[in-house]
Amino acid sequence: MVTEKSVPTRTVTGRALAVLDTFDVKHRRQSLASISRRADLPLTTVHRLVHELEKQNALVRGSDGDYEIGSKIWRLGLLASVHSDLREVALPYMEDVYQLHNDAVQIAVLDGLRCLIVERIAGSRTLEVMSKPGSRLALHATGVGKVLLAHGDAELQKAVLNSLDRFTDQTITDPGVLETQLKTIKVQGFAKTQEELAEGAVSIAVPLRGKGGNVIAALGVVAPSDGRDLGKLVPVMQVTGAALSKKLVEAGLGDAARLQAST
Amino acid sequence: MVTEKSVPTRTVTGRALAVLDTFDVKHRRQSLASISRRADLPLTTVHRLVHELEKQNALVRGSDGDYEIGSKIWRLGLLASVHSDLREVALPYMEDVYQLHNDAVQIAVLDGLRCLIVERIAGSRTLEVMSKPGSRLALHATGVGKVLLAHGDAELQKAVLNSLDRFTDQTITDPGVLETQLKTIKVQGFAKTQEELAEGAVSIAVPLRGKGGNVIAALGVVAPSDGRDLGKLVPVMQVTGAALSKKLVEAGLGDAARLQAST
DNA sequence: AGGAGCCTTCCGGATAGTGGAAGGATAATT
DNA sequence: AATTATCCTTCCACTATCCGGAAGGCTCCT
Repeated sequence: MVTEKSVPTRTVTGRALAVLDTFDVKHRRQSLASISRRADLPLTTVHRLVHELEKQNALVRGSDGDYEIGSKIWRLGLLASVHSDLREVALPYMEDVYQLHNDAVQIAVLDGLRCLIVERIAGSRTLEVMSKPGSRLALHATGVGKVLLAHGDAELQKAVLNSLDRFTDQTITDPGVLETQLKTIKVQGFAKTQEELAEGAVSIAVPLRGKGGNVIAALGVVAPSDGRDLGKLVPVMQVTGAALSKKLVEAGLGDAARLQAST
Repeated sequence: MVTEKSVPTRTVTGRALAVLDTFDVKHRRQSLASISRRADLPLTTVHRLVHELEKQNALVRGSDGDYEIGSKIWRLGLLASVHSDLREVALPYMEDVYQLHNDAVQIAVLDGLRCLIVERIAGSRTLEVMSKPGSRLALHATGVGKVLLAHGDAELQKAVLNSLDRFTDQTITDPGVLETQLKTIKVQGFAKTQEELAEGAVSIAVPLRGKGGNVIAALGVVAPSDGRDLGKLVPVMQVTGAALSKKLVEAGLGDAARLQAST
């Protein structure tokens, strides 16, 4: 099933995860009351859950009373495939691309109706702060997102095409336009965006394939739109993408299921 | 309370975390049955929990049926203080130390009765594979561990002193000897080990202090015991440690509670 | 002093979790 | 081909565990 909002879970585990889910990059530390509001759960319930989580070190409480993600979650996170397989294999290749023009390089996987930035390399003069590792960006307005979407299944495409948020005046919000673009992307083997997520940023992205040729991730560059023709980078990106894909298969990382998130 | 083994939790949240806790670097992917055995929970119970966790993307199931930590946990983990504060601030300093002699450099925090390796830099010719980020090593046999222990509270010291595992024939297993060593460490401001965790490895470590001078982490070098005198590094380490400590306070990371794990 | 936030503890009620038993699906033995 | 050994899944009646309103105690405002 492809749903964005998680239905108000009736299970304890679900509630506990809902509590954790209230934490994001804009809410790294929160008060009990804040968690309660954001998770839409009664204060008392959150109180109980949070304490349990704290006892197990899934959350930590700072001396000011605010809560934060704890070391247990961090430790566990390092074991995820996105981190220890994909990230580690891909980093050297990303470095190579970065060396070319010092453009920001990023790698992303599908995560529900978003694309999840797994890693990125960026110089000091980098424009967008949006794409940190762990960020989840819109599929239809990013290069890596379009690649993933183009190779996604019909159900996913349908879900995304029906809710095309606008970010800039270049953002594609017409389902028809996007759909034909996706077809082209699939045939040509790369995607590009032109200031569709943020003013002044353009990007190129190519697919990364796992076992059996399934697209499991996407590799992209993001550069300032200063007139330079990013199109020249397409061949490089495609070669790099292919080489990296090969390496990923060798590393036994052909399994899209481990990287993606179909919730 | 300072306990190592978690009591067989009676709460659902506890059980769910117990399931997650069966994953470690040696068990990154597991079958349902394996989880059940390692968590010491009935298969049926695990089955239910695991499915719930999978639905929320805390776990992923590969096409071979094995489970693995999912992207949600990874994403949340990046928000932890150990990662986004400590690690990020410390890395440049660690680089500096590494440049000196290409010795492995590591940074660690207290985690229960162990020290948790937060980050390390290591060259290709590095000896020990034991200390990856996320590893938890013994407090009494590592440089960083001794520093943390020396500055730990009485309760912690007592608990550790009562169970000194042996790793090599140099490992200190006599509580009395260790105790006096800890006092010295606290006074002199650095710790060293000589093949106490692994043959052929020596180390030096210094404390990192947060707000109010509390020791919140430790910075260490590990080198092969090839006759070179690591002692010469002590002043450098102390200066680096002090500079980094200052930076940590500036970065608003004075709060030991957020980094440590007092379970 | 009063108000508005927070966080915490308490407790009876019932919901959601429990785990044994049984069935099915492979894969490795004989 | 039959047997044994794994593993995974579904079912269901019981009750342990979670639920969340209410009440009280903080602290920081105005």
